[in-house]
Amino acid sequence: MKLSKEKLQSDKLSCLDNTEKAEESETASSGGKRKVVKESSESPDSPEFSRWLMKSEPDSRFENGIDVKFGIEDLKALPDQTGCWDGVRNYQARNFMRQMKEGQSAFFYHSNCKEPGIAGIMKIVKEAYVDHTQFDRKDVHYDAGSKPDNPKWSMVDVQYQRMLKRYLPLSELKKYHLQQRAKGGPLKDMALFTRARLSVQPLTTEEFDFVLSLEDKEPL
DNA sequence: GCCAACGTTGGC
DNA sequence: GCCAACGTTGGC
Repeated sequence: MKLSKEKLQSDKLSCLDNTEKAEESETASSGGKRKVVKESSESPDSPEFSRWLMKSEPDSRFENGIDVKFGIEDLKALPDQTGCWDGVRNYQARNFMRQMKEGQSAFFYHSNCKEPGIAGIMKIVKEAYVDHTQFDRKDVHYDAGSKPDNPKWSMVDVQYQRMLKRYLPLSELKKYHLQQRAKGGPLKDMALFTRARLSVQPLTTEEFDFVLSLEDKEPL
């Protein structure tokens, strides 16, 4: 996953988005089937999430000669501390992004680094629209199978809010998760552990608030 | 529509 | 660098 600065300008052009297209969604994870369904994201009674966790890599890593590094400091450094979350190429992650509403909060999670964990908080400032990198042959996340008249991939814009008072390592969150999986507690079903490889995940408000409360506690 | 092979993610 | 977990692909 990566965000990038160059993308911001083109955002303005894409205001006449594809609200219609964003309404259709391929089925989440059903093994390659690409069914196109008329939307209501999932099942009509699927829980509505309002908090999120989004993963990105803070360290340099080269994919096809391109550095995919994008940590919270990189987001903070962008104009208006705002960037687009492009490059998501997983249907479940994409569908969660399509459920995001302006103003909602998301944790910025640092993955694939020395100490993975939650670094800070950001806010959704623009709801899902076409991820233009899917059409860019030069881009790491170019998708030859996606056509401009029926784009497959979406992204949202996010704005930096703040760092957590202290970095919350995955290892610590995991201790709480294991503890609470046994005895009960807000993190017992946290997607970070039950859906380990998903790069955009929903959190219940209970999960979100509990994680947030940890920044005022001593490391476990 | 099943499922084995394959590829990727990402913690360790 | 290894490899487990798991999503995706494609043959049947």
